[in-house]
Amino acid sequence: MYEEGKEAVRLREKEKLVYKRVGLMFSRRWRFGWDRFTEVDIFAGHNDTSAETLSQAIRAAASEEPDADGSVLFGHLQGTVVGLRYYTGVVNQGEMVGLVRQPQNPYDSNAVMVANVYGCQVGHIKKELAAAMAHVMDNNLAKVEGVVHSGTKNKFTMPVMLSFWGKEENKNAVMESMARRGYKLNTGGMKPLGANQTYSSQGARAMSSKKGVTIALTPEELKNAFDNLFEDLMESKDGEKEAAKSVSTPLLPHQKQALSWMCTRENKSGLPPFWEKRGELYYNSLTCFSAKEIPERVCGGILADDMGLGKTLTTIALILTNFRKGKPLPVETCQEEQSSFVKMASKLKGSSSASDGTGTLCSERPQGSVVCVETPDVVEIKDKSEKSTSKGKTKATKRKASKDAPVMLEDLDFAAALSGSSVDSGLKKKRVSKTEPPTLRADSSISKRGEDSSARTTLIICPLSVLSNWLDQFEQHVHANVKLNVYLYYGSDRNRSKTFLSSQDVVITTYNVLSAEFGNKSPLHAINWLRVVLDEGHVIRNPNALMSKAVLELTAQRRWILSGTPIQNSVKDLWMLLAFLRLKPFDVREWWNRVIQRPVTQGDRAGLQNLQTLVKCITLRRTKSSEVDGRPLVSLPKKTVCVEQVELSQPEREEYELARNEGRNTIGRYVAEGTVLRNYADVLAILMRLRQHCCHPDLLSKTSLDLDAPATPAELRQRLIEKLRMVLASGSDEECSVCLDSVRLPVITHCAHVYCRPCIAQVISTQQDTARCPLCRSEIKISELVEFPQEEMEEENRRTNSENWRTSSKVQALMSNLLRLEAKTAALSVWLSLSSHVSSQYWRLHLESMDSVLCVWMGP
DNA sequence: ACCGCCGGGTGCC
DNA sequence: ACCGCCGGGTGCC
Repeated sequence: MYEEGKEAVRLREKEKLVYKRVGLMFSRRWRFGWDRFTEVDIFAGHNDTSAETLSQAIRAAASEEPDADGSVLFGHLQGTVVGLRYYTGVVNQGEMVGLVRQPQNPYDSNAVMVANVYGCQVGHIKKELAAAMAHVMDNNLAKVEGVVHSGTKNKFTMPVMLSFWGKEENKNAVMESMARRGYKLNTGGMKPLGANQTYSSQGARAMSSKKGVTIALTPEELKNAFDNLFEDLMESKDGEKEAAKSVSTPLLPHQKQALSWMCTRENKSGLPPFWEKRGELYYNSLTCFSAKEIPERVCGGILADDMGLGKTLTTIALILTNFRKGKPLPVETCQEEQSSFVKMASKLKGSSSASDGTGTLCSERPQGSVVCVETPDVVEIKDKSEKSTSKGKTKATKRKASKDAPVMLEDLDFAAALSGSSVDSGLKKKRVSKTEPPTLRADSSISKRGEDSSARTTLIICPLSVLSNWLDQFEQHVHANVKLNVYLYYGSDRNRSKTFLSSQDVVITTYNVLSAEFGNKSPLHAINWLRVVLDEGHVIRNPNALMSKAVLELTAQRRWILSGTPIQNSVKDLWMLLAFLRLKPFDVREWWNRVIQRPVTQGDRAGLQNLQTLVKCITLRRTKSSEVDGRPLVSLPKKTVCVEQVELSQPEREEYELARNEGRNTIGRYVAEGTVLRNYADVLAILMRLRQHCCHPDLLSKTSLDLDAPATPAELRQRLIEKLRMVLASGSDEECSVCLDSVRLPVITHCAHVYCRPCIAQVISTQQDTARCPLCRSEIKISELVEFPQEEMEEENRRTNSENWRTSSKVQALMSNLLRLEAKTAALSVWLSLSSHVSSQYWRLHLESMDSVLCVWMGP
């Protein structure tokens, strides 16, 4: 690669030096990606790996920086990039460059590195200027961005137009600091030379950012634009695709469309948004970056359909239909040992607590909401239906296999509940194997394990609350005689073997498990997944959360985000999604901020247009009111509302009257004081309590409603305990906002937010002296966390034990109606069996037809 | 870099 | 000459 001779040796020595310095820098400052930064990479010159590592490092650095929101432009400065000859990074006319401080540079601790969009180093800022910039950058007074307008072909140095952005209050400090070192920022209206016409040009935007060339959107328009960002995508995406035969549920037309779209997104080789081919090069029209290699395309996207449209089913269909090269997952070519539906799954929290957690449920009658049965050996549950719709060959193989395995017939109701179907669906045969399943399939490409072509597994990550739903849906929508290896990666005895996991068809886990594994020899991060699916993907919108980092570090060929609400608050939420999808170059925060977020928040039309284009390319969204070819997407049966008057029983009536008098007195007091309006929230609370009384008296505690401010610490404590009890009992808010799992060891903060004790303790210890509540930013202390008192806990348990459980008139009326309906409609029975899995601790019924939302704590 | 800078060689014209 | 001048070596931070 290099010529022989003195010059070559000298260059090589220099490069080694550079490598050592860069290495030093990375090893000290950045944790991620270091392992891939090897000597080989840097000597490979244009090698992708070094660039990617740099890119990751820049990304890591950028993510530590505060958001670009609210930044104002301080001014411009013409600077010089030097040392071009030592680096491989090249830039185009008008291209954006990144400026990264290198405090560890042994030659100059003020060094400022210049890198292009892909993170390839272009050069350094000349040292005198770097010294001035270092002060500003290190003290976070300003963020400096650069655009190269000319001299891109230069051998040694090139000019760069720098712009300084930061908080208004830092402006003077920055101007003075730069002036002290002899640099005067240009705040005038002179348009820099060579500025691009698009918004992407730093110079052009800088000039027009306040009020100038572009007509900014009004806040109102901006808000509408956000609201419509996803709504405008509903134009029909062409084509329908039939699901593979292994999918037992027929897809609705809109689901076939979604499947078709998803397959296309996974298989097509087109260029990502804003990339175009220019001669031999690929060119990004927003950043002006170009590359020889075809830009890595995004295999995947965001499925943002409204809830209820079948995102889960469509995803299951995708897994079975689009394996490699557009072919279905090879499930029908059975070999002996792997016939039948193999499923390793066990132990959601509820089941383990209900049955003391051992994995040997097969020998006893299952209790609680056990989703699946695990045995140390092998169990078979009989097929739903003896009449096989699949080929005889499959059936025969399957039979043969089942001879070898111990067979166990399970409780009929239980089996039916598992499948989500009604009782009369018959016996189920299930085969669960604890041994490593054979890895070789009929598909020959699997032989080269470790290469891309060997990836076979889809990893599904979801919140705990929908975990069981995925298992149910797999069982429900996949033909019973199809062998599909679905492994639930959850619970303390989960199989962490890489070989085992990567031989599955599907691995399901939770965000919580994923973060827990992250940085801890995580097998999930060591596997090259065929596909990673983030269910309820909007939960990863905070890029600082460990969970988000864990998700970003997964290796996969295809990536999907399922979410009914992809944007929760602002454009900011989108970044995490794009970063997960690896939509270059926006997966690096800086480019996202520069090209999309800041322009959009400043009301720039072109920026918004770019954002819309971006989102449109990767998202499919339909709502229930969407239409396909003039027909509604889904046709639901008409809703019928039946009002049934239910008489309270005598004891219920007495309790109700008690509460009513109490409430009336309180409100009467407010009226007398003339403070009703000021206390209207309390009035509503009283009314709510009365409605709860009507549903079930146990929804309320025996303690009376005391609306005055707590006078003593003891009173505050009692109040908090009461609130904690309400939260736990209501079932509406049992998730811990830190881990997103069901709350374990619940504690309540003085600001009345409920978390798992370990979770919030962790938060407090990392924030040290001034810890703040993740939900409301109030100051919190370990010593002020309030637990549910043990005796009350026992009291609660006693109250909800089956012997002590009391019903209520309304619950009785509801139950009799439900049972009556269940006999009539299969759909309802499905719903019932699903909701029994919704939560391990509480059975929640949300029925609009009742006076208010009725939350019944029924216990296990 | 068709520069600037450094430092060694050199020294009337 | 403790200078000037010349020309080769050299060159990011």
